[in-house]
Amino acid sequence: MYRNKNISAPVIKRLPRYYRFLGELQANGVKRISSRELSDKMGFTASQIRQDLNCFGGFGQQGYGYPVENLYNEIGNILGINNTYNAILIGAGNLGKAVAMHMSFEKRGFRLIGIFDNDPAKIGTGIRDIRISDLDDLEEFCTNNKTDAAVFCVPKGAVQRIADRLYKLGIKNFWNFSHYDLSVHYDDIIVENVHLNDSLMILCYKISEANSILDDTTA
Amino acid sequence: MYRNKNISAPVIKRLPRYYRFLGELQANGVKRISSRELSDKMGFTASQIRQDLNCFGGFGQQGYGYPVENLYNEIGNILGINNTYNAILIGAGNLGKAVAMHMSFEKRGFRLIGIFDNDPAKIGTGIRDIRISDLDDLEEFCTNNKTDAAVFCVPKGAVQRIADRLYKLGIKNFWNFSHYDLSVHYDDIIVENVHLNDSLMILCYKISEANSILDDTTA
DNA sequence: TAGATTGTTAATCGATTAACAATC
DNA sequence: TAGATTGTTAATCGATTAACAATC
Repeated sequence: MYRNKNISAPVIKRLPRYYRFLGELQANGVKRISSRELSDKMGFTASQIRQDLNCFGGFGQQGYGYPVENLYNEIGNILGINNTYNAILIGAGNLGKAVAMHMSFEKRGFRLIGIFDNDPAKIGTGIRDIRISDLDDLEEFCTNNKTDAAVFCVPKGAVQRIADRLYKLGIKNFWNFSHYDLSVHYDDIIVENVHLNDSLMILCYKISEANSILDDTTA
Repeated sequence: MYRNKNISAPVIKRLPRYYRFLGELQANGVKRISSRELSDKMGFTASQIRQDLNCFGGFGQQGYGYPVENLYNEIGNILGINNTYNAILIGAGNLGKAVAMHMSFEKRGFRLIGIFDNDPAKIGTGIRDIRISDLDDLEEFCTNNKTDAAVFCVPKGAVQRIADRLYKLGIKNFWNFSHYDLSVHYDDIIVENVHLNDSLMILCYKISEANSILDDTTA
């Protein structure tokens, strides 16, 4: 119903933020909120909030505002968090472990059903209640277990070969923590990247920029 | 020299990607590259690449292209990765541990000089060669050790109080992995957010959207 | 020189903001 | 009803793309 228009990327990126703030409001017992109030809390303009929400239909009511619970649930539906996409994690190193332990996949439309590594010391051990399997068993596992998405927590050099294997298995949705640019190599896949190195460098830039502005002032 | 113009956020976000690709080219012994070739590799338009690079001055040469090594180094300088900003990590849970173990802070303009947690079982143990300190000793540590930035790997509820303490200590640069919106609460701070939950939800949206388009086709 | 490719201006495209009529 | 606030159109702003003169 609300998917008929093509929603632009900037709007989509803001949706989780709306979801987060509305969830908080609901937890605090707030029943309704105006775009103006939400603007104050979130730092988006009221106009943008109204535009954004209207991409998906008229959730609000003139003179009243938006019903918090309803809007919260609707945005959850739009994001698709009521799905249960089966995901596997590739790489049980520090980062992979942290992702497996730390993320509530179930609250975000996913279920983690398998973890793979090629380190014999890790294979057979478990994270949470999930056994770490041999990467060699990837094909067998994915054939026997419907697998919708893969999470990449392996070094850059290992990605391409594994991605090829997954692609052959028909798995084309990726949450990519590696620094390998999947989308450059396949064009009918869905990728969401988490480039931690890039993020840290951007912080470095921002700090350096702020300092250099200060330097200019004193010069 | 190259900081006199105000560089727009979209350009800054692309810089680490340029840096990554140019580093690879250099590693492969490539000496020069045209915006056209870079466009093919990176997926940006050649026009955009020329515009971006020109924000910082004329690195290229007509009829020749861009010298890879020089451009790589220059973008590194622009990003500020030759700095050594002292960073502390707040929170030594799964995510904090992974960030401490996994990230090459030194290659990105930072040095990790301290880790803090309030869990007695963790205090005194170490990650890499860094001792985990009691969160209570934060003020003492930061007074004795110049601290430029803090990495937040603690649950949402714990952030505000710690952020206040850091702010009082004059620490206003944050790499924020928590779901607490720092920038809403302080306006003279620098924050780079890594919202993993948001990222996972966006992947969920993309998958759901792709599926619903398929559904529409069959309907 | 001729060919190639940048630097840079102009044109287009898209996203954000402003304004206001519709309406609860 | 009057006040408030949405839904939505129009205006502005900014980013991307196209084009081409400058120049190596």
